[in-house]
Amino acid sequence: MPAPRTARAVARREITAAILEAARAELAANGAAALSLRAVAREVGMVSSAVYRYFPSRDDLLTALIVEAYTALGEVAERADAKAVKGGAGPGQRWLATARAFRRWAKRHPHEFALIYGSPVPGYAAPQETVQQAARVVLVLAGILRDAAAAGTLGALSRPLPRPLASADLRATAGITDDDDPGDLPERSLVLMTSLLGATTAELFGHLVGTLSDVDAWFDASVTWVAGIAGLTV
Amino acid sequence: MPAPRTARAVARREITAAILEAARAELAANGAAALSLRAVAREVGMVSSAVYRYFPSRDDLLTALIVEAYTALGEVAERADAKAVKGGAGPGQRWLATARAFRRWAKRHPHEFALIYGSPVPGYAAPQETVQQAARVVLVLAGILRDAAAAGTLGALSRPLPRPLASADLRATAGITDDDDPGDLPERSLVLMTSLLGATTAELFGHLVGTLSDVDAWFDASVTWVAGIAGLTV
DNA sequence: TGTACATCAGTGAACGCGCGTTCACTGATGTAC
DNA sequence: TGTACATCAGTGAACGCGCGTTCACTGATGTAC
Repeated sequence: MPAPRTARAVARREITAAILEAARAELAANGAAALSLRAVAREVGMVSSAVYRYFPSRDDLLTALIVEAYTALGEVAERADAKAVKGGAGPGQRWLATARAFRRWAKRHPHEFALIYGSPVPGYAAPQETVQQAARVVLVLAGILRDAAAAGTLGALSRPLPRPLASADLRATAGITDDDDPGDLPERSLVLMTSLLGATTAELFGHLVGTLSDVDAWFDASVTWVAGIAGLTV
Repeated sequence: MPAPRTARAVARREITAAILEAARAELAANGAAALSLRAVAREVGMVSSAVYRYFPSRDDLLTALIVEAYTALGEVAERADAKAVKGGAGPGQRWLATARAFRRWAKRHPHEFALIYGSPVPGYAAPQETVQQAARVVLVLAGILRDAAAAGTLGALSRPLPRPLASADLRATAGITDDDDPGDLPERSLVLMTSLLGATTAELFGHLVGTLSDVDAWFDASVTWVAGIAGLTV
């Protein structure tokens, strides 16, 4: 993003940011369903039609928020893993740290989480733009498994895969080569990802209400158990 | 439900059923967000205000659909498990059969699935009425684990729980007694449940698009791996 | 069996609301000469 | 440095839409005597 020179460009950047911030606030307060262009415009203090100078439609505004949410969560996961690595943690501890950070972010941003991992918004098709950011969390998990494999500490599966199931696309994106792959790293990454998603979704969407006396401890236990199926030792 | 005697009572039953069916169709076609009393009334062929003779508000109609969805899914899970039992399947196979049935139902009823396991509807609080039906699936899973424990085939956990985390409520509902419980059956049941939920959610909400060449096979592998962490052998 | 009254189902109009989006406009900012 | 024109941001009014819910009403069904 080149530094804006003219007054107009400066204003455009600032107002775009103000609109996004208002939208973020609206989303955090009332959820995606209640997010309307008019409400955002009201909060920014401009007339609703003026927003169209910045976002061509409500869907584009929504897309921007989705990308923001994926980006924020991706960064959180990457930072948590990097910090664990810096602290000398092994793959199992890295997975635990990443999973905890994922959950923490989700609990702090429930509406953002629901926006990206909840029910698809009807009539809304995620543009390619979001896919790249959406992949970041699972790439962190794949990286952990890759490192474990490279270090030779990755356990065998209770039952091996009959054949590779991941698309070439995923293997390439995850940077998995024949060298460090026992043949099922992408599949293991996805199991970690979906288990993490399931535990977090269940908690946030209210499916654990009344079932557990200590959700924190259960989450940790769950993540630890799940580590085992991917061959990680916590 | 006593047999209706008067013409009025007969009509009331039939029309209530017709409204629910129209609502179900509307939900299946366009999702919960698009489900409006007026649309339902239109489909049934009556004026919108007439629906108020049957459901006091839109939320009550929504609640009825939620209960229906939980009930349908609960029945599907129970039937799948019962059928596996009848076929002489052990706990591991019963879990696999139940998980597959869960996924199949979800894929056939994506909007119903999203209604109960997707983003919470803002401003809507699930009444007690739904809770009982909602518990059925996890109770099936708990039952499988209970039988495995009773048969002595339940494996030990890679890492035991530090202390029980389930509420007394859950233990009681799941019919788990000190006899057949190694001390962590409810917690294991919830891990099965959330993993299953995560895999299904990820697939249905589009988070696996482009990552797998064969989602069916991956789901089976995932479920099989997850079985191991709960101590089941598939 | 017949009559008088009470209950209920469905109608049609209306209320007030908020939404996304368009459009002609005014005035400020930027640019080319 | 100054002028003439082009670009852009924001305004305010309007369009058409669908929503949940209320209300007074008509006519049919049910019930008590």
